[in-house]
Amino acid sequence: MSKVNLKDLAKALNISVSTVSKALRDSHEIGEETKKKVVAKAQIMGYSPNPYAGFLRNQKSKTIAIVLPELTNNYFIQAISGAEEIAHENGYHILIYTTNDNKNKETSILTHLMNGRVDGVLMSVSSNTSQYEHINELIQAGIPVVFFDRICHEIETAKITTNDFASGFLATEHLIQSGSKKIAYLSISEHLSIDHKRKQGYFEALNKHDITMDPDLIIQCSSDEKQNKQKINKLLSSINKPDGIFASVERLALTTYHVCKSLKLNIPHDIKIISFSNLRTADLLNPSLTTITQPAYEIGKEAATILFKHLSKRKSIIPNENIVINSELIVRGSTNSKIK
Amino acid sequence: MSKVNLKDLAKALNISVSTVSKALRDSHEIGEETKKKVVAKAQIMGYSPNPYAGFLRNQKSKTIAIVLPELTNNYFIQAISGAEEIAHENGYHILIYTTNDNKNKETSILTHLMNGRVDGVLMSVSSNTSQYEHINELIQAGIPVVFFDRICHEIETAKITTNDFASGFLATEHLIQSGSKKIAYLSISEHLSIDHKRKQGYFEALNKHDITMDPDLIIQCSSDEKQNKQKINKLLSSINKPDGIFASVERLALTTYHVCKSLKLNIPHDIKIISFSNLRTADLLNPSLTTITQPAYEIGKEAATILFKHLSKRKSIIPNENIVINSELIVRGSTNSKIK
DNA sequence: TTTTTTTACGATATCGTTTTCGTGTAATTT
DNA sequence: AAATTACACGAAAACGATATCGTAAAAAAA
Repeated sequence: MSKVNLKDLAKALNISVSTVSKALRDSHEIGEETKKKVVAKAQIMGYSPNPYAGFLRNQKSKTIAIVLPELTNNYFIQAISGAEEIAHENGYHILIYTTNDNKNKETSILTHLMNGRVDGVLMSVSSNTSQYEHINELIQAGIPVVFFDRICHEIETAKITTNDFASGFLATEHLIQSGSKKIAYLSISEHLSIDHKRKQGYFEALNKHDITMDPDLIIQCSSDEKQNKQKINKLLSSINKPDGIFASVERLALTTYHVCKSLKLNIPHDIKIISFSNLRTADLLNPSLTTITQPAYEIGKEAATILFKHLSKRKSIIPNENIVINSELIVRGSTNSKIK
Repeated sequence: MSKVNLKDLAKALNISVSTVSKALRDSHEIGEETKKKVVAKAQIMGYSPNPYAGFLRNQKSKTIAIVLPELTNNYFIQAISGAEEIAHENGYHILIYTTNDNKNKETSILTHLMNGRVDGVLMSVSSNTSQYEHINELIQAGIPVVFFDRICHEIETAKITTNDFASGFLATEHLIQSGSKKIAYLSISEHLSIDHKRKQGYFEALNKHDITMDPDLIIQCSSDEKQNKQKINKLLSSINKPDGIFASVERLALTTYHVCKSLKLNIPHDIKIISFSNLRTADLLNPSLTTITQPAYEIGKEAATILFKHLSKRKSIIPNENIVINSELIVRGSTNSKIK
């Protein structure tokens, strides 16, 4: 039932392997009747080409890798879904790798990808990555990389992000207009461009509204949720606690919710919260969470589209390009007491 | 920088390709000094074996596929994460495919996998799949399949599930003990074994507590969320509306929350809700959601472990085996008014 | 010394395709 | 009729790594 190859087909038809191959690829140098015969026989015998033989021959695997810090993240999952749709349309396959936000694992993964296993890579860098030699090596090995979300400015290629600065500004201004005077910023990583931009937007909004920036209100979080919880708990337990929180990522907003619950702080009365988030249940939370929601699905689609466009051109170098797809502010109960 | 192969290495070292190959694989028939030289040179020249050449030769790709109905599903994502961890440990790579709960797409994907692109498959069948010829063909083509969650009894292989019947029973009994008299069951698909078992558990609990089963309270839902919403809305708008809801999957519980919100039904006062769910924010919902939570991560790990165990034995046939990892009932506010 | 065994390596077929290059026959042109 | 062109197909060389042989030289056994 299995493993019928070109040779078997050729033998069954009493013609040569090359003719069979060409017939199946609809080559002009094969007669019409022969093609019909071959295709029919292939159908009957259940022929399916061995992909690896073709990859070896063509040096193209019709496979890309998506490299991400983690999977249990709504944003990334939606982005993968978007990329998967485009990949399927273009006949590409997707390999998934997670770095666990660990630079060593990231480096190890990229090293394994250098040998031609994939034609290209879609990636979001890990948050503790500040040197990019491993990514450059991959690109120099001829594997194009497209960044999305957690991009890497230092590398010349296509990068898909949302309008992080403007969204950070908007989020902060929304808190201010909702009555917050002391606004804390929960940073996910000082190495990440998106974090930096969101924070710059936060600074700019404070500036516009003549609020002095207080360094104690910039909380450096990490991928260690226990530590984050302690830091946020300390922040919200202090006498000078903020009355507004801008979480740079969803995870930190949820931790803040938990801390508020345990400290019996009322959201939004005691403290207002806004967060970058793609949580499907944002409107079902208690209270519902005001979010800056990224078009994650579209971002994934766009990243994949750009990659495939260049792959089809056999251009292994993707020119630098910054593509921005805007996020949306969705006001809900965590910043507005009139909304449940 | 790129594409240095065995031939290049051999030329640089003035020895034969086969010696280089054996030296790198630490064969006993190569002298120690030669090995050192080869390994050193390989390091310097940045040699990395072309994976596809090896795959072609060995007919093993060190790659598996995970085939799922959808990605935007907390259970599946956790299962993938678990499988990914095990895959990484064993040096396997993971291809991801989604069927969109569509049998045609599922068949198409499996057909593409028959040609040896992967060594094995981990899958959860789509909910409208009632014939399994496409899966059998895959297995007969020598590609072992391990099911998890949405399994397929008709096929002889390993299957990882949770204790669906007992959990369905427990969930229903919990609703009864919380005071519900009229309990509706939201079914995700009549074709799925897990749904059937959960429903049987529901029946059994009703039976034990002498509650007559009412067919109008069994709501057949699908992957069409709009229709589901209408059905649930109709159910909860009727005069004879239930005072308890058992959702077989998370998605249906969330839809019920939305409907309750729009109908201004108070949970848990007017109606209690319990659901199979792996939602990270279950305890932050309004009210927090009582769940039957599956050990999804462990289920993914177990499924991958079993698959790799058989792959390493070069046994393409996996004997029938039912592995059950128990779920946990986590009581929260949607069935208990004392919990927020 | 002769024979056997071990050691360390090289030549080569193979995995299943694709593709370049021939080549014989038929069709067309001169 | 001779020369050219088109057509339809086959032979064979890649792609890169692996594994089965075979074989020199060295070591051990006779």
